[in-house]
Amino acid sequence: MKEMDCVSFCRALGDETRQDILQLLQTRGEMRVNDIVAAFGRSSQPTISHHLKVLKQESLVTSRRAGKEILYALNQNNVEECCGMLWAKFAEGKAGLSSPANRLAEHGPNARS
Amino acid sequence: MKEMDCVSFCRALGDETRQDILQLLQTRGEMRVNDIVAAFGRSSQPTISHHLKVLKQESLVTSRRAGKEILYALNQNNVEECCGMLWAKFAEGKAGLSSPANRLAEHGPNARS
DNA sequence: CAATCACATAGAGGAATTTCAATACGTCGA
DNA sequence: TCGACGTATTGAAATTCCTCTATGTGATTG
Repeated sequence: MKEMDCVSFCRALGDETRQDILQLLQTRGEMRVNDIVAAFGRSSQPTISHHLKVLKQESLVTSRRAGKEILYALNQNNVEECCGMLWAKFAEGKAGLSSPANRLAEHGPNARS
Repeated sequence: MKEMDCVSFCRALGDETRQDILQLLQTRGEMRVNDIVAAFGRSSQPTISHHLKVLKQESLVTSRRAGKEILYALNQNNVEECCGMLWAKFAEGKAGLSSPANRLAEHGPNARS
């Protein structure tokens, strides 16, 4: 399961196409490479394949062979763990002012806008 | 307050020196540029200045003039908001399996290891 | 005002990244 | 086994990024 590194995680997310791939896999579930390519239309198959490789190196996606095809899926657990790592690194500075849970409520994902 | 973009936020964090600067500012609070340079020892002053510019463009740090010096500080609110944005984008996929709050408890910042 | 201090900006070299066309590899069906 | 299909890899061009030295800018001091 690859050692986790905030920097390389962010680097992997620092590309629009890769973020779009992750989001696509999140909403559609397991997908074939060609279907991902088709869903974008803007990038060649080798380009998508390269991005998938980067994402896989960070364990953000998984892949399995199914006959001729290879199916990619979001590695939800690891994605969430990495996001949590980021949060832990940069958002738990002023402990005592508010608990992490409180800060999540204030600025986090389920904050009431 | 700059429009927020997951990709450029991650790109800003996709560099070790920049992550180190943020962490330094988090633990030490407001700092002069030269003190940041000194704290690293490994990077030139213009290099640090460049990274600070990148971080400021993403509103991850603030700066104010104090005489000859310029003081940089972590923009805690925005950092947390961006982390929350990331979480919201990639960690709230399978709604229904567990609530966002539950997933935070399972994999999030304050998860028991 | 001149010198100095603290920092920003300009410019350049080199490394890394993104992307594509071409090609190689692995699998299945005939 | 041969051809076709789906995907990975290679190699190269274009762009972006990181870092440095050199220099510019703004503020203080003498």
